[in-house]
Amino acid sequence: MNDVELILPGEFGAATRLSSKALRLYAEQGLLVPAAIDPATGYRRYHRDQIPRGRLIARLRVLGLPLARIATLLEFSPQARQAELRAWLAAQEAQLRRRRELIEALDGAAVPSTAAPGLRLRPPRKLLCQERRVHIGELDTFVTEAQQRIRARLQATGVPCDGPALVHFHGFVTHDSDGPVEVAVAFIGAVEPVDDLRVRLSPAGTDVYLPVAEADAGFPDILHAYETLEAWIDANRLISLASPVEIRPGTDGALLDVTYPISTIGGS
Amino acid sequence: MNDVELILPGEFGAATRLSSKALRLYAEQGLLVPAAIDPATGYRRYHRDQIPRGRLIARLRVLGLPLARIATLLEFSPQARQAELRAWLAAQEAQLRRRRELIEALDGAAVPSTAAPGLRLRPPRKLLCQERRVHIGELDTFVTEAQQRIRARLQATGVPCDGPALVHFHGFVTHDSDGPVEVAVAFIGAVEPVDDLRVRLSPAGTDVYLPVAEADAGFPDILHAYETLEAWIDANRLISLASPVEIRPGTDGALLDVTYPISTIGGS
DNA sequence: CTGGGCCATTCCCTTGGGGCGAGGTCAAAC
DNA sequence: GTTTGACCTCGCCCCAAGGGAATGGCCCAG
Repeated sequence: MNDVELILPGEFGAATRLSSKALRLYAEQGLLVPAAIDPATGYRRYHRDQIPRGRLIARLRVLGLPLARIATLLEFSPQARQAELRAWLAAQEAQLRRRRELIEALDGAAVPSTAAPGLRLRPPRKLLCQERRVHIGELDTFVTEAQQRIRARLQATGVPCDGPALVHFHGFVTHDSDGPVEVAVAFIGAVEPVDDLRVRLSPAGTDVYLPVAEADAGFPDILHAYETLEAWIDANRLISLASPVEIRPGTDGALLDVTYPISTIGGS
Repeated sequence: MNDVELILPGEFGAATRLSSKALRLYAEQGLLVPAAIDPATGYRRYHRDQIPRGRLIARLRVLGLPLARIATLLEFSPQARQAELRAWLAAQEAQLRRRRELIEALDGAAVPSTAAPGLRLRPPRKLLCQERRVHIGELDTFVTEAQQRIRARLQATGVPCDGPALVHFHGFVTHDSDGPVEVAVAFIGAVEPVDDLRVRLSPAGTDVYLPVAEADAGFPDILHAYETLEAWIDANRLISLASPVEIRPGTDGALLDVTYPISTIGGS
């Protein structure tokens, strides 16, 4: 009576609320392998005992989990699985909070920007830098530690190391996307690169800068500063040449200046 | 100096944080059409004034909005746009709440099911039915109104119409997926179908049923009842032949019975 | 005049299936 | 024995929102 226990995809799908197309996919991915496949006809037959597994997969799919994640979750005990799902849910909630912040910061019309952007010349400099891709959670510690390493290296070389720290955001750093971030300190003299500290030149140019007080420097408030700066650049028909740099400390006692290098030839 | 104002995708992308691939896509979709396209080379040139629009698109994409939605949002005023986004965010939050409920209901081990499932015979009947795809928000009103229409029709035909109402869930009805739902009342005699009310036969068979008290009949608590019933069917090695039916009122004063038609031949 | 940096087009890849068409299987009905 | 209808298979094309690679054109500077 072995055959009695084996059912076709239609019936199995009715019991698990999975389409036969989905079942085929799960079979290919190894998520839910039919108990038997007729070698002559290719008919897939599922064992009745596989129904709970199929049903669980269907529930997890309803949650929006990708199949790869489901595959690992299926190996867990029910308790561990639920714990994982709760953690995943917490991450989803965090993402939603970030989205709310981004929406509120979207058309920052009522932003009392404490200071107006200004233009200033940037001299050519040599920088000692460290670059890494970081998520926003690691950003603060990375900036702090990289700065310490850089200043220590400068000090060890006998070069003054009291200049401001430059944090160069080559890519977007948000909660869900890491970006290459470069921490640098300008110096005068000769320093050999070591380990992951490298030396590069920063050409002369013009920067737009906006001081940001400590109260406005957190995430996502800092986005208002970027928005103000970008709007100002646009309004003055300037071109931002590269990604922004945060300079710590900023002017006039500000915690930092947000700056963009701009082109002075295109705007005239 | 017209050319000075027109920039290539690389520079435009640097200003808006959009890849040139994304820019091409948006141009095709009409979201962000270049100010000029060189007919000889195909080079796309953007006007500097398009940067704010591009930047807005980038921000909305970060939120995860589909391009079609962004296209409509772009037509709105900033205030209306933000209002739309807040509404969208509220919907996201509601979805997350539903997910939390589904996760908590996932391995419902500690469910104090008030009653145990039972088996009963279902006689062959004629049903007057109305079927429609509904989302869960419309479910209650649809069931109420369809029941009223059906009973009114039966009464108009001079046929007793005091039998229980059957709510047949052909597909899953959750917050995010509508499903075909059929409301039916059994009758004896002859009734002509009218409008969207149709007559069909329900064959005899065996049902598994589980009475659900009013306190457990809400969403998502009702899922526990389904889970209990499905687990019981599995444990007894039965086959559920079709989708579940809720019968109102249920047995022993319950608000409703959740029932599944099952096969009596496969399980023996 | 040549190299390097942009730019264009085209094709294939991703996730999780839905939809369609051609054709094979199976069981019951005629 | 045959036909019918339900079910099954496989295979191809489709969705969003691009990423990546290959190939070839454009343009500027040395």
